[in-house]
Amino acid sequence: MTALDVANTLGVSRSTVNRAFTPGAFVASETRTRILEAADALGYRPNAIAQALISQRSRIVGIVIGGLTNPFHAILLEEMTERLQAAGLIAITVRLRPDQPIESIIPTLQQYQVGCAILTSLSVSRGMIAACRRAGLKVALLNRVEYGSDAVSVCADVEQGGRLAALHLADCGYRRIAIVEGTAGAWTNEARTAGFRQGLRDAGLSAIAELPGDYTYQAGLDAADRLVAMPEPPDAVLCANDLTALGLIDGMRGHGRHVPDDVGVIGMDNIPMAAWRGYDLTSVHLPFNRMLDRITEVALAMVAEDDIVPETTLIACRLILRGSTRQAGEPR
Amino acid sequence: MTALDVANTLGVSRSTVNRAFTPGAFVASETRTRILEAADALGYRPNAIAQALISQRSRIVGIVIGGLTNPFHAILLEEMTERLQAAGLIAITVRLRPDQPIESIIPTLQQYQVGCAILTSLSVSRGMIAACRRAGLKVALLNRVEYGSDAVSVCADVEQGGRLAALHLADCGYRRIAIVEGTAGAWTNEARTAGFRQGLRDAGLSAIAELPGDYTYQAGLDAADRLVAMPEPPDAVLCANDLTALGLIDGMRGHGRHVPDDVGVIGMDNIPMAAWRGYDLTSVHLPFNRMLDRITEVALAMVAEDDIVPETTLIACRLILRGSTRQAGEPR
DNA sequence: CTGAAAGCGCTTACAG
DNA sequence: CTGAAAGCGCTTACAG
Repeated sequence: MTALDVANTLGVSRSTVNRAFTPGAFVASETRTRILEAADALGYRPNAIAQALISQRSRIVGIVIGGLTNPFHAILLEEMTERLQAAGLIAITVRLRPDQPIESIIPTLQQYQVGCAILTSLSVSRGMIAACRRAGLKVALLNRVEYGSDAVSVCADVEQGGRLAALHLADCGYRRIAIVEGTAGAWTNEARTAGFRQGLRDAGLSAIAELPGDYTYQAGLDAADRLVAMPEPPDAVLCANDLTALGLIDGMRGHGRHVPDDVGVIGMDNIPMAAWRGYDLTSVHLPFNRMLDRITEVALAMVAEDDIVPETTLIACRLILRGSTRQAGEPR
Repeated sequence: MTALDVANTLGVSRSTVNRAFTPGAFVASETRTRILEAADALGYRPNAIAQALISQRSRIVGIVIGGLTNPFHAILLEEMTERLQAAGLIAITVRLRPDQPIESIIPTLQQYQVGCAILTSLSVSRGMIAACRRAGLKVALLNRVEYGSDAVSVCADVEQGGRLAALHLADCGYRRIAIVEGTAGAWTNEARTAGFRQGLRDAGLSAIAELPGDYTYQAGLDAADRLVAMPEPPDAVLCANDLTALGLIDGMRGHGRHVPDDVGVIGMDNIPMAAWRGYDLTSVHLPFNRMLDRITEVALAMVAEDDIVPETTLIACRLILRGSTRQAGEPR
């Protein structure tokens, strides 16, 4: 079923059929209605593949996925897919494993002529943007900033969120505060921990320990072991994300520590599990909807225009108070 | 950068360039090497969009996503994307919300000429396959069977898995066993609960209660409230999936019940959270890798051939023993 | 083994 | 407002 079939059925030219499907094209509105109705009856839909080929403008957006084990990324992907779809774009997904070089997926992205590639935080390492640019791919970063690479970037302001978290612990009366980091080298981790440190400084404190991690549940479990082994263990812990915070809680409980009395815990991302009754984790909520609005605008602009002004959008986070921290203002 | 550019650079015809990229085509192997090298140097990649248009064979597979809040689906999607990619296919994702009719996404699938649409268990309701067929879409079902619809289907044998779970509870000495169901009307739920019932029957038992649910954590929490309110509460519970089992555990603990002594709990899907220390949930592991192998084969066949033999593949599950159930053979 | 020609289903000028 | 023509970058016969 092609435009020509519809044209023949109605005795008009295929040009006219095409115009009926092109918003703003000059067609008699009566003709348009007739065509649209006939097309609908015949089950005709313009072939997006042919449109992409001839117009040299792809409405295909490549989403580089990775780390969907983290519910935060999974939910973000699901919502993003829907937003892009609503904006008339289509998402192709390409998986990039943690240690896989981006060069290995660039050919795929090129072959499908993606109008824009969206890289999400995990498994995006420095230099990837340069590699994409060399390959002629336009890229947008979601939840990641690459300094000095004049890329378009949409992020939650996790540094501000981190500050919020640290200040809250201080408000609750916690004084011996430790930090468990996320994946070393990742922008989000640097921003999150920088926020933690700044917040502690603002409160006249500093971290009594900073442990490495990788954003996993296991990292939290391991951190708990190390923290309780300290001569003077912390009375609160700032975790780079929720998954790690949940592991830390389980680890602390395994050592007989009570949350939030013996130790307060804050995570980041506000994944559904943070609200689970067994954890009730105080967390930093990332501005999901705003991020999605913006990344959709960005994708739309990228597929439509060739010259994109590099721009970084940082959207504020907010703290979600739950039971893994004492009430603010409570005496120690 | 097109095949013609490469051809001109080397002084051959574009036909020859094309042959170099077509496995099994007749080209002097020396010519082929020369072309491939030049193409590489020039950064040429065959345009998949043009290939799809001319060959009338799309290598695009539409994955209908939904319910990525459930880690099981998120991880499955991530792995599936990679497998399809390795098989030379590409995945476009289209979101279908729980109560959205499939008709609303069929046009998108058609416009991108998907060679095959993969529908996953959640948000797939009866009649969807017929709707796809009317629209000329070839569909494969993942983790779902639609009786009487001669569709191709790849599933974990969750009925067998359910039986395993029920038999295990009996082996552990539990006698008053309840069932918490998943989403009513979904094939997976019917199969899972049918397996539970069969297993109980095989052990000479029957469920003392069957509560409705929807595969969420909240459903488990709610079920716990109702179960402890029974005059004689169950000593074990079979949950249609892990998310619900985890909610049930938290709910039971909230009521002061100890797992597994006061109440044994088994889930299904074996999501990462099941192994978390705070839960340590005995669960039924679905055969991830086998399912992915098979669905990839199916997708490959569907994009290549027009006549597909309807076939259902059921792959056995296995039980993962953890701490939410007593040891088998223990006295009551 | 290599090349020239037709054509996939559209969009984009260009005529009328 | 409508139609005819060219062409996107390929694949698929068909010649040589």
